[in-house]
Amino acid sequence: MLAKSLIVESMRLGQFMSDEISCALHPYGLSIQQFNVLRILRGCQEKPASLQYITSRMIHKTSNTTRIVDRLLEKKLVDRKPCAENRRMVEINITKVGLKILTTIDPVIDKKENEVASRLSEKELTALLDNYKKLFVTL
Amino acid sequence: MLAKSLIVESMRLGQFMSDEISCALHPYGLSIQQFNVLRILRGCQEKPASLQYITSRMIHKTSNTTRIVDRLLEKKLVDRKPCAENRRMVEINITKVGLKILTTIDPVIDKKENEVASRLSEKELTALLDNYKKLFVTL
DNA sequence: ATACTATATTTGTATCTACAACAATTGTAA
DNA sequence: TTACAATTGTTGTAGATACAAATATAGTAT
Repeated sequence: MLAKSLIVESMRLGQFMSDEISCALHPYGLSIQQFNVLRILRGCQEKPASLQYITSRMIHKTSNTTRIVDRLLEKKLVDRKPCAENRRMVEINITKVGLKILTTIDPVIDKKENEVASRLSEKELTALLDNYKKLFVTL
Repeated sequence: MLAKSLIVESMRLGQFMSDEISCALHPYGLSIQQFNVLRILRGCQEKPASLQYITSRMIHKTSNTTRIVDRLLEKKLVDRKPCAENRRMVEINITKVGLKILTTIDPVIDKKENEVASRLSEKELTALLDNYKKLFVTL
């Protein structure tokens, strides 16, 4: 039964990938979630991000973004201030220190990504990502 | 760059699969890790399992098996007793209640597995699992 | 026997996930 | 305006991950 292994093997692979990244981030004192939030913030430097915007981009939709941002604040990698137009919202920005640490980490992650992807041919990689899309369909 | 999406998409898929199972287990009050430990224990009923054996079979190798087993003990789904031959070890067995709850859950998980796998053809599924194996190579 | 090393598990701590409840603000409708 | 619902974040709690240190037992070498 191939069906029986699909879910568990997909989980194993996800965990394996997550471990690869976590390991690469370890020297920089960042968790994978903190790193993701930083990259999301870098991706929208023009306009500040709300917590809800960050959450929508995260892998774990039920993560508690408030507390992940709390830890980035302690490290002074992000800024947080109330939004003037809508006082329910907060505006979060990446700091210069935050950008700098990302710049340092970028090549490490790129290398890891290429290393992992190189285990498949271009064709296999395309087919794999294509199959991912089919599996993702939510009913 | 396809390489760049491989890691993050693999993580997303793993999370998606994990959510599917967690959701199915929710009515039974079991976490996915507790469920995994129960299934590992069912798989070796003939001889009791040590904590280290259970850990070696788990998806998250750094899980704290002691504390997951603690929770299964509270629910009386497993037994734990010191091993007479080697007093460093503990012997863990699934109880009848544990076996019964697994029997109840089995069809739910089977259904979910088939439902997810049905989104791919037999051929695609084989290719996917084959590519997983290639990616898993640890250097 | 003593010391040293390895094995097996437990305990501790910080972070995170998952889920629910709460609080504050905003929007809407009577 | 007042009441009610929706939106946005924060806080609380249980369980789990990740990593390190501590404890206890077993095996080995001198």
